[in-house]
Amino acid sequence: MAKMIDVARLAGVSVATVSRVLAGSAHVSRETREKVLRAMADLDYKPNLLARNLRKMESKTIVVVIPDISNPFFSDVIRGIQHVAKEHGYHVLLGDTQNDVDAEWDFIEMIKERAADGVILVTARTSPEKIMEMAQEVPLVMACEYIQGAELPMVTIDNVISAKRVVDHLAALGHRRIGFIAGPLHVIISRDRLQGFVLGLREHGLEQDSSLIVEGDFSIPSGYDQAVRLLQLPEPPTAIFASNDEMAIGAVKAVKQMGLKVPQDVAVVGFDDIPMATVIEPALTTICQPKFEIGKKAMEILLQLIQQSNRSHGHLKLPEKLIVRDSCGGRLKG
Amino acid sequence: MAKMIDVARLAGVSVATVSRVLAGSAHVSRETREKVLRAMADLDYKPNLLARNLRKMESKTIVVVIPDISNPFFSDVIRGIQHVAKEHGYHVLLGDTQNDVDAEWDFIEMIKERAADGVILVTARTSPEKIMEMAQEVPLVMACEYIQGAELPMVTIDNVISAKRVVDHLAALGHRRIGFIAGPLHVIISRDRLQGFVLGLREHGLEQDSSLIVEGDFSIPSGYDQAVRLLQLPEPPTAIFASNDEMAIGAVKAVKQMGLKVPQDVAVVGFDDIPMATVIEPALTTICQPKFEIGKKAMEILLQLIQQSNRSHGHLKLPEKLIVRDSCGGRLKG
DNA sequence: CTGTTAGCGCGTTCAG
DNA sequence: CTGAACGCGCTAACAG
Repeated sequence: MAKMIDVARLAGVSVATVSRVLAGSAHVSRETREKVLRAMADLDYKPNLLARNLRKMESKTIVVVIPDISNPFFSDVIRGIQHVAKEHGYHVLLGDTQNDVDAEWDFIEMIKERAADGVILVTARTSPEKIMEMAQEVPLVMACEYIQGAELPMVTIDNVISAKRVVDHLAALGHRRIGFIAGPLHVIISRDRLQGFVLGLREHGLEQDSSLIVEGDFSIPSGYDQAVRLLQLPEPPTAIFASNDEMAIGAVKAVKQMGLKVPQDVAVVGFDDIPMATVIEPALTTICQPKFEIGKKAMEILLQLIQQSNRSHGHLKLPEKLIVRDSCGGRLKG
Repeated sequence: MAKMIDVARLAGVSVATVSRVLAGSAHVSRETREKVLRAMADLDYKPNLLARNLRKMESKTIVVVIPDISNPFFSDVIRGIQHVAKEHGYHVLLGDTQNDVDAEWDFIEMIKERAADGVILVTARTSPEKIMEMAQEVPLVMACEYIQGAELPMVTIDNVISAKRVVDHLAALGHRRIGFIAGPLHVIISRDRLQGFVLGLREHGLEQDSSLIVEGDFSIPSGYDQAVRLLQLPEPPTAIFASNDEMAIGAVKAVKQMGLKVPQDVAVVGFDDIPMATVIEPALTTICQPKFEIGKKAMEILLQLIQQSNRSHGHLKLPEKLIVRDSCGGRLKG
């Protein structure tokens, strides 16, 4: 493996000059540059990034911490991150925590070991205090998840408004008794979606029956189980709003299993718009998060943080979209 | 950020000693070690991996090259890789090519720049010759995909046998006219599956009608389109075997759309066993690749390659499983 | 425009 | 068991 000094010798110049053409510096004559370029080609020279990184004290790598790589929701976010990372010569290290809090922290600490220049958190099981403290010291951006009132850069949608929009839609279709399957309520975005739901009920003058609000864990089975609970109520809802698509899919299964039809007997709405939402029958009406955009934006902000171009960053909320498909049908009769 | 010399000074020892306790060397008195450990804790010392990597001329990072991170098939493979990578202190860099051949090559070249110690190829659009040549020079393992007759480590299932098993199953259910939706035939595993299909037909004395074999591109829409072609045949098949689950899902949609029922009128079988296979109705009968195991095994072999413990590695074939669900029903009547 | 030189922080000889 | 000193390959001052 040829190194810089080999190139320098072959080209009859100093290592500094080789380094300069590598960096694309203007202070090299065309003639010299070509000599060097030829020598590099002859020797099939590739710069040793290990050495460069040490010298520049950067890794040109960022780590994106996600709770579970199997979850299709995250792939688009990662793609967005990757898109701008690549443009700027950064590599993306995968920080799949498998829902392990300690692993999450390990990845964040990689920055202190200089194994990464920055981190994007797409999960945040670690204590908010620790994260906020860490954010003071290293370039850190949160995406999809956020911390209430924190002073660090966060890119999400407005989960309250989004959930409220679903209720608007359902109310417009004539639904007056709507069941809600919340996500785990220790997660802030779950609470936000619940809040948006309640807000919507209130605004449309719909009844607020606490037995219509149940809590799942974002999994298909939990959606199924909680939907069954709702449907077995003495006065079951005519629509079920699940806090994510997986639970909505479980809910659809439950409805069908009980001999009812979606959307004729029970409308179902999800949240997130994962690929499966279009595969299930009927195709799911849901809220589409701009996942790719969130990733892009998060990475752009991280880049600014790394380059110390310290613009003040706070909570950035990107617009979501309500995707109307078949799972809540037309206007309710009667 | 404290460095080694700071720890050394505080502990009243030399940097060499600090380095030794860091490496867990036995040649340090318990007393000294404790002094050093305490100093490290006091200073919140974290070794600078950039420096260590340069010194040891390794990055402790491997890159896994995948064609598209959005494809759910790959997440389990990655999880398997990650599982053993983590055990051995390696980081996993995501090499998402977005189906771009040049990007594939860029990631492989990272090894020459010492930005990665090895590479696992879960895609191989680049020319086989280039890959084989590269494999001579750097630690490289292929997973899921492979190169015919190559001398490099490859971990896959036996696609021929697997496809044949599907035909066995279908034949046992009484199907005699089976349609086959191949993957893109420039990909070797697509050809293998086709070969297994033909093999199965022959073994069971089923008719080989070339109009029953069509080619898709592994996408849902292509599965839909090709299934329509099959079903519009003068003598349509009673079963459709798609070369992956996405195409099978498309096929199921096509069958339903034409007013037919799965599996009563047309049985459908997929390949891969992605999560969606259980969500669609009816749940898909399919071949389950041991994705996690493939990833694990590939990473284990890569580790051996990196550590130069050069055992001879060739094509390793892991056992697949036929998962019988609802999409091909019971024995065909008549 | 080009060359010389000094580290980046660590691991690893070699002495003692 | 411990310390001194060198160098991994490169970039960035500084000098010319």
